[in-house]
Amino acid sequence: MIELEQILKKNNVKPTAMRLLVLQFLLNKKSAISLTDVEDYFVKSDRTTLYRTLKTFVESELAHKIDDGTGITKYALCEENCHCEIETDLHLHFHCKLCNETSCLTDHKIPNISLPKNFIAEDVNLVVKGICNKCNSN
Amino acid sequence: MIELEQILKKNNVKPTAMRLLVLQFLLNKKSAISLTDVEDYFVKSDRTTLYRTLKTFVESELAHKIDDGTGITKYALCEENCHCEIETDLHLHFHCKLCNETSCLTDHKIPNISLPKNFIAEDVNLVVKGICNKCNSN
DNA sequence: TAGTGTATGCAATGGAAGTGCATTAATTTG
DNA sequence: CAAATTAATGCACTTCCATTGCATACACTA
Repeated sequence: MIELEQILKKNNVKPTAMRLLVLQFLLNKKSAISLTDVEDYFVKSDRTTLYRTLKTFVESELAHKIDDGTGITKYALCEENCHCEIETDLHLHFHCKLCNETSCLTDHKIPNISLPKNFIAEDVNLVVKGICNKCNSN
Repeated sequence: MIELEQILKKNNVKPTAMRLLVLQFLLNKKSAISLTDVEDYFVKSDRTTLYRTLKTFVESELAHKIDDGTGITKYALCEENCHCEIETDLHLHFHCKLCNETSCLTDHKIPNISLPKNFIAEDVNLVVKGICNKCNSN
């Protein structure tokens, strides 16, 4: 529990009850989660609060936003010391068409991308869709 | 004009007036366009018809859908003989934060991606965000 | 020409993201 | 410690886009 507080404080986020709970929830999830996922879990809480909690996490580089192409924004905790830098931190995301889960393949960093002259890259999003290992083995 | 018809017929799409016009519009655009873009251009036409026209184009592999992370679906014509295959056809998309335009970098195919064991890739989406060459030179 | 299938237009729905404002909690300051 | 300021939460509401249902119009075929 105290660890959770440390994580928040380290990123300059005040450890409110709600934030601790959401952080815990995120930590327990292996795959990326949507606002609705969080909402369904914390039935008593207000959607807006959860929305803003996630937003806060993203802004303080505790979590990152994932656009997996489903149209529903997903969130996942960043790795330790992540600053969402293109070269070092960004990894690819995998969306499984069967189980509908989106996961971070943190070991698979975004390959180096060469752009045409005068283009400046500030952010890269790489999503692979298909069938994940779990669904494939069934 | 006749060429437009040929394009449609080649992909088994009946060349209605609306479709010819939308196809023309797409041909003239260098960057990807949204449904709203088309709607704004063809003021007299109904949004649904345009929506379905684009949908038809995508289904018949005449155009591809682009999720550039803005939350607004974009469309762009496929290249000649494109079948949206991962290895050969998929290219990266660039979204400029300044001019807000999304463009196909068709010369930049998606780099080969190695996935963990038992993962099957069926589709890949690679979007780079930043500043495009036009905006960068101003 | 009648009939069938496809395309179009209108209306309405649904889902998600986001905002404004009032209320409550927490923190700072006199 | 109390007052005052700031931040977090909860509720209501708005906006925007994607999508669907159904009725009408058009086009092609027998």
